[in-house]
Amino acid sequence: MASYHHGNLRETLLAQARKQLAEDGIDKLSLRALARAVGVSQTAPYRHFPDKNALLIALATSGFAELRQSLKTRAEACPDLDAALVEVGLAYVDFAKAHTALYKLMFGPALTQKDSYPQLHVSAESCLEELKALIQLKLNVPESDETLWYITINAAALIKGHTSMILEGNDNCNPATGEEFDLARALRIFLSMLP
Amino acid sequence: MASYHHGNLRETLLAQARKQLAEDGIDKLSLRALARAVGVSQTAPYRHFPDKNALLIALATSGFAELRQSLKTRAEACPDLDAALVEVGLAYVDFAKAHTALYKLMFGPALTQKDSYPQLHVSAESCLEELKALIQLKLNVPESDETLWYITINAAALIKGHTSMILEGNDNCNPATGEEFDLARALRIFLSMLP
DNA sequence: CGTTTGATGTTACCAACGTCAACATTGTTG
DNA sequence: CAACAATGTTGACGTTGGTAACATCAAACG
Repeated sequence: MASYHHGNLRETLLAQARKQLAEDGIDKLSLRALARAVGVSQTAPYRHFPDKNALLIALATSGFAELRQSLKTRAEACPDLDAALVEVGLAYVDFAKAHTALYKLMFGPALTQKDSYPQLHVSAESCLEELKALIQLKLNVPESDETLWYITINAAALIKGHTSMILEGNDNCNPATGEEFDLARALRIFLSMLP
Repeated sequence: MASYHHGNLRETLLAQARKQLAEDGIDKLSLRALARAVGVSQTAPYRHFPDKNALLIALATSGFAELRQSLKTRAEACPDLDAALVEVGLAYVDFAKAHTALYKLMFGPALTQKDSYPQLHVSAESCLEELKALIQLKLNVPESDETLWYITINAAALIKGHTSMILEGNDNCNPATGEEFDLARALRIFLSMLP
């Protein structure tokens, strides 16, 4: 007994989008396919999102929130600061591997006019803040310290770079053992250099 | 006096594609628009590329060749090894900033079935080889050395990570001075840690 | 309790795109 | 010169993002 009004189409669409994103990649993620899967007319999504990009933005924003939450909880489960810092890097990579399509959406060029969505920027930045907070504790400096941001950026770059190479399948494996290279090891060396 | 046959449509298409990619971004890069700009029918490109993806692959492949060439020449102009290694990082970032859309095409999800184009993989890998060769000279180890590849991967990750953050406009600027963070500085520190 | 109104969903439609099949034109080669 | 392969054109199909006009419902208000 389908009622004319869906009830919470917006959330349903986002959930289905996540599903299709994970299953079939971003190419197959069309508003029409989404509407079809949810059992609603082709143009119904436009009552909840001004255009496709807005839907993707919402998806990415929630992705950043999830990422931040994952970084936070995994860092908090660590016995000490150094372990937490390493763990943040591993959690980041794990997120990218577990939700590859979403990760690429979050950082890739599928989103346009990001500047028009300040909430997206805030969500993204909050992930960096998570890392920055840990490094601040490690360095024991005020938040305005000049090198704090610099070190944060470099740590983030190292993590993001490794993530990129892993996702690109860029032979980031030990040619001898075939194992994926140890980001944890690199991060520990990075930490050992901090004052 | 337009002759029926274009002559070298393939090259013209690629050149025009580069142009439109730089000017209007990848969204506006359609086969039809390309054909229109070149003054040829909509389906003419299919005589030279089996599908759009193949055109993009060719574009990306030439992009990797250019990138490699740039890394090489700029490194060779350096007085010593350390300077060359830093320069490679800067050249990489410069390429990404100068040809942003192309760079995103090369590494982004616009390309599909990369595995079906071994030439693309070779081109991409040759860029890494450029970096690896320098690091090998620096370390003075045989090419099969276990840590050589590890260090190369980490250097590449650092460079790629910085590039990502720059392209994302990720506040990778000194909050005090407003200047972009110094990748060169990070690379010099990286180098100072090598044995 | 009936009406009005705003939110939500539907139908019909448009332009653009990637792609294919069938056909036209050309340069080359036997 | 004739046959052929390469190249370019025409026309069409199905899909997509998006708009406009209309339909339906629920809640606010008299």
